[in-house]
Amino acid sequence: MTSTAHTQPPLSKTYAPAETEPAVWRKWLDANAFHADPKRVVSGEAPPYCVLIPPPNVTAALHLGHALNNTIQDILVRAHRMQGYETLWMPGTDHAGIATQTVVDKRLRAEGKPGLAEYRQMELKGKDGRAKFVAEVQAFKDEYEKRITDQLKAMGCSCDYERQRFTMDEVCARAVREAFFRLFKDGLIERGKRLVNWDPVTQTALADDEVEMEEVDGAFYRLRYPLIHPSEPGDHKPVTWGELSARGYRDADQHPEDEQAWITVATTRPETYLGDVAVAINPKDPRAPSLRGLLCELPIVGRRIPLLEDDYVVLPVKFGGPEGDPKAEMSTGFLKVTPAHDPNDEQLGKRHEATILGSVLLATGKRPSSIYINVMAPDASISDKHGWEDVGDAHMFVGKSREDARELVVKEFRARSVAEGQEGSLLEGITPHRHSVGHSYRSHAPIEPYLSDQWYCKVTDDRLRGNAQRAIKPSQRSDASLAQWPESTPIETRGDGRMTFHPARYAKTYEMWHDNLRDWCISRQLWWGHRIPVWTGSVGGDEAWVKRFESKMHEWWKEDRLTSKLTIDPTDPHPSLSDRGTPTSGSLIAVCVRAEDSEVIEFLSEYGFQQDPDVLDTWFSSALWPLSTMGWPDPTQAAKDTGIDDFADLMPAFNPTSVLTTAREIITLWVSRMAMFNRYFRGQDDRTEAGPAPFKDVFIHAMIQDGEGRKMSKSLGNGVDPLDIIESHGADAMRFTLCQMTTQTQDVRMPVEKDPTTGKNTSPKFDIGRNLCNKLWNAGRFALSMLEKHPVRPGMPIDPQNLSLVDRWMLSRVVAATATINAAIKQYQFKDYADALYDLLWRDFCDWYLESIKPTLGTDPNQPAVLRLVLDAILRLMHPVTPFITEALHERVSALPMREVEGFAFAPTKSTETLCQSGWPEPDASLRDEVAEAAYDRVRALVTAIREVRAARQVPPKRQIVLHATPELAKDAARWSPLVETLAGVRAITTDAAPGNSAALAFEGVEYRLSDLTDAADAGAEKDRLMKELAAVEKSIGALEGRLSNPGYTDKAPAHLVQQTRDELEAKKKEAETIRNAIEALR
RNA sequence: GGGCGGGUAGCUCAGUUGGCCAGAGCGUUCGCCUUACACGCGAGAUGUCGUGGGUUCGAGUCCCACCCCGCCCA
Repeated sequence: MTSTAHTQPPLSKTYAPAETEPAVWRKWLDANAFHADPKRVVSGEAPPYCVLIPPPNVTAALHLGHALNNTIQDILVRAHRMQGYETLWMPGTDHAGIATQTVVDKRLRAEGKPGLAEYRQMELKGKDGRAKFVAEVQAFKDEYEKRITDQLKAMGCSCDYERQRFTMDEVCARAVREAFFRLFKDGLIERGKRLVNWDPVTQTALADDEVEMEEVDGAFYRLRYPLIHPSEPGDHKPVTWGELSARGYRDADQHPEDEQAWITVATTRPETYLGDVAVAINPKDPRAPSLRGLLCELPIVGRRIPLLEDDYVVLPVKFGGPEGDPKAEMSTGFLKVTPAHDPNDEQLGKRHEATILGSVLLATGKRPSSIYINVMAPDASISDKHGWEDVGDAHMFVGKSREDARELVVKEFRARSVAEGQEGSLLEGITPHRHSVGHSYRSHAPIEPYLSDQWYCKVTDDRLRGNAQRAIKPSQRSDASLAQWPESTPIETRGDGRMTFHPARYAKTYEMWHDNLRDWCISRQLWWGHRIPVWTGSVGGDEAWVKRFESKMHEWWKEDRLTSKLTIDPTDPHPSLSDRGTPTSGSLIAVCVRAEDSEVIEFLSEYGFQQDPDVLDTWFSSALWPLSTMGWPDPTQAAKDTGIDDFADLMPAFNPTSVLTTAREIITLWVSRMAMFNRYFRGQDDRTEAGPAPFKDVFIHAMIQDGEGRKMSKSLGNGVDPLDIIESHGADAMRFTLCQMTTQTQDVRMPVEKDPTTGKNTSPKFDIGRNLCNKLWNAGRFALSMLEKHPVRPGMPIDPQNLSLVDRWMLSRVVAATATINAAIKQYQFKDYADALYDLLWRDFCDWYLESIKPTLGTDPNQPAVLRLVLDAILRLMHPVTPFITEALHERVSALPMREVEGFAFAPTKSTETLCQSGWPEPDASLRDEVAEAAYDRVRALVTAIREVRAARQVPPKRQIVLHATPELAKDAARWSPLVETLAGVRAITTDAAPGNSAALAFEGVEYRLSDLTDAADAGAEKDRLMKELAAVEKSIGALEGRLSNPGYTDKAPAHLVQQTRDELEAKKKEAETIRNAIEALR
C-alpha cells in the first residue's frame, strides 16, 4: 500500500473544479478507461451495455439540451461500467446537410468570402464550384467536430473516443451506399414528380417532419372571377346575371340583368391564382346546378377554366355548412384550384383530371400535358419559365417575389371591374384571418408546395413501416392502432415487440406516426451530403455500342455491382421508375451503383451517364447509425480504413444496443427510421424474419425551458451555454443539477438569469449542484483527515454485529440507498437517483453520521473501517453523476488502509485502476438493519426534541445542558452513549429531579425536563409556546376521535390502520397531558 | 380538430397501487464564524393540491364536466 495520501497536497477548503477536472480527465485517458472491448462480450466474459450518442450537428455548439442528454447517457454508461458490463458509448457527429450548408454559407459571406451563390455561378460555368464549396464545408466541419468533441470531454462524457464516427466518413458512406442500393433493388426507392415541401431560401425539398406549422396573421382575399360561356378559342361570351337568373341561380336578380356575372373565390394566397386550372363548388350547394357547363375567365391572365363539383369544398354556413367552423363562416362556396401550388388542390385536381384537361383543350385547342401550371421559379418568384405558358396580360407579375406578387394582384383586382364599364371591383373584400402556415425548420421561410422531381423511400411498405410498428413491446401497442393495422401485431417468434419506451406514453407518439406515415422524400437539392448513387442516361445509336453496354451491364448486374430501372418515356411529365427491363433506344435508364466502383462509374460516364445532382436527406444516413458505426456492411474494410481492428466483433457484441436517449421530436425524425432500417437490413435475406430493433429501450428526456416556459433559443437570448456553467460551477455541479431536474414530465423549467460579473446567462438552479459538490468535498476532506488521525487497522472482515449502533445504522442506510438508486437507474428515474444521493450524502452521512462519530472514532477500533467503507461506497454511488470530484477524492481514499465488513461487496470489473472502472456497491441485503434504524431514529427524535427546546428557549449553542430522564430512558441513553450528548449538546443525562427553572421536554408522549438552559428562564414565552403546542395536539385529538367515531371507518378500513389510529390517539392524549402539566408547573 | 403533458408553499419540482396532520431544494424568519463545509449549522413560518360535481368510511391520488398553459400531429 503506497502512502500517497501523505505526499499529496492538502485539499482546498472549497471544491475548485477547474483545478480538479483536467487532472482527472488525464487519469481516465491514461487508463484507457472508456475503451470497450467487444471480444469480452463475444466470448461471454461480460454482458454488453451499449449506447449510441445521438450525433449532434457538426456545425453547432452543444447547448444545454445536449448537456442534459449527454449527462443522462453518461450516468447510464458509467453506472453499467461499474456494474461489470462491457460498456460502449459510441460518439459521433452528424453532417446535418441543410443546417451546415446554411451555416457555412453565412460564415463565408460574413468573412467577406464568396458564398454559395458565387459557387453556384462557378459550377454553372463549369469551374467546379460544387467541389470547391464542399471543400470549404469540410474545413469548417473539421474545426467544429473537434469543438464538439472537446465539449463532450469537458462535460466528462465517457465515450469511446477512438471509435468516434461522422455520418459522412468512409465507414458511414459505405453504409449509405449499401442501404440505398438494397432499397433501390428491392423496389423501396423510387423517383417521382410530386408536390413537395419546398424551401425557397435554401432551395431544397424538405420532408414532412422538417416543416413547422406557425400561426400567421393573414387574410382571406375574396376575388371575383367573371363567368363566360364555352366558346371557340378567342371568342368571349360573357354570362349575364339575367341568364343566371333564368337558370335559377340564387340572388342573381339582385344584380343588373345585362351585366356580366361572376363567382367569388376566397383564398389566403391570391398570387397563386395565376396557376388556377379550375374553380370547384360543393355539389350540395344550391347554386351548383345553375352553373353547370359554364366557365370562369381568370382576370388578366385570360385563362378559361372549368367549374368542378367536389364535396371537398366547404359549404358556406348559409347553405348548410357546419356552424362555428371558421372555414364555413369564411367560405364563399367557391374554391380556386391550383394543383401546382397546393397539396389539397392537387388531390382535387387529380380527381377531375379529365374535366380539366378536356376543358383546356376546348378553350385553347391545345391538349395540355398536365393539370399543373407552375407559376414560380425555385426561389418562389413568379416565373413563366417553369411550366406556365398562357401568361396573357399577366406579364406584370413575372419576376416578382411571392409577397410582392400578392400585393400587386390585390392592387390590380381592386383597380379593375368584372367587365368594362361595370360597377364594382374584382376584389370583393379582405377579411383578416389567422391561420397556420408551414415554415422551413431551417430557414424559417414559408414553405412553398412545389412541383419537382424527387426521390422517395417507400417507408409505407410493410417491410419498413410494419417492422417499425411491430418493434415495440406488445403492452405498449394500442387497440386502435392494432385494429387499423392488424398485420402490425407483434409476433414474438419474429423478434418483434422488444423495444420499450420510457416514459411509456411516448410509444403512442411513435405508433401514431407510423399509423399516418407517408412516403419519405429523401432527396435534397444541396451539395453537402451523400450524393445519390444513381447515374442516368440513355443508350442509342450503333448496335455494337448498345450491345457492349447491355452485356457489361448484365455482367455487373449478375455480380450485384449495380442495379437499374427505366423510365420508358423520358418526356413523361410524371417519370417514375419501373422495374428493370430491357433498355431500349430512347428510354432513360437509371443505374444505381452499389459501391464507389470506379470501373462501373467510368464506363457509365463513357456512355454519357451523369450522376444525380441531389444529395440524400441527412436522416437517411442518421437512420443507419446503429449499423454504420459498427462497420456494416463491411467490417473488414472498416477496420482497414480506421485502423481499429475489432470492427468485426462490434455488431455481434453491441447491436441491438441497450438504450437510446433522446428528445421528443426525434421519435419521428430518427427513432422510427433507425428501427425500420436496422430491422430491414439485419433481417434474413428472404425477409421471412426481421432483424432486431436497434435498441431495447428508448428513453425520452424532458425539454429544458426557461423560467417562463419558453424554449431556449438564440433569437430569444435565453439560452444557457454548458461551457459557461462548467466554468462557473464545474461540470459535476451542472450534471447533478440536470440529473436532479430530470423528472418524468415533458418539460422542465430553468429560471435564467444574467450573471452580473460575467454578463453570461446562468441559472440559480446550478447552485444546487455546486453546493452538493462542495458538501461532498468537505465531507471527504474531513473524513480523510480523521482517517489519517485514526487509521484503519487492517484485519479480518468485521462482523457487523460487533459494530456500534451508528455504524450499523449508516451501513443500513447505504444498503437502502443502493437499492433505491439501482431501481431508479433501471427505470430511468433520474431525479430519484439524484435525490437518493442527496439524502444519503447530506442528511444521513454529513448531518448525522459524521456528527455522531466525532467523539468515538479514536476509541472504537471498528469505526474508522466503517467510515472508510461508507465514504468509498458513497463515492462510487455518486460517481456516474459527479465523476470528476468523486474520482479525485477516491484517489485519496483508495490509498488508505482498509478493512472489510462482512457482506459488503463490490461488483467485479476488469480494472480498479480508477474509480470509473471500479466496482459498484453490491451490499448483501442482510446489512439492512431495521432494528438499528429504529433505534437510531429514536436517538434522532430525542435529539431533535431537545434542539427544539434549545432553539425555543434561545439557549446559546455552546451551552451544555442537562437532561432529566426516567430510569428507562437513561438506560437507553447509556446504551446509545454518547450520541445524544454529542448531538444535542447535553452535558449529563441524569435521573435526578430537575431544579425549578427547568424546561419541559416532550418525547414519545412522556414529559422530561431539561435544566441548566439559561441563568433565568423566561416563563411567559415558554407558556405561550406550550399553549400553542397544546392547541395543535388537541386539534389532532379531535380529528382522530372524529375518525374513530365514524362507524364507516372502524368497520371498513383495514384493522391495522384502525389500530394505528387508536394508538396514535392514545399517544396524543398522553402528550396533551404532558403539556398541560408543564403549563401547570409554570404557574 | 386529434393526441400528449402540465396546473401542489413566493420559485423549481416530488407525491408509486386512494390510508398518519401533503413533502424536498431554493427563497424567507430567528439563532449561530460549534476546530469539514457561511457553497455552512440548528430551529421556524408558509399550501381552499386549477374550478365544479361524483364515487368512497376516507380523494392531491379514481370518475365526469369545465377553465388556463405548453408541446406534437392534422
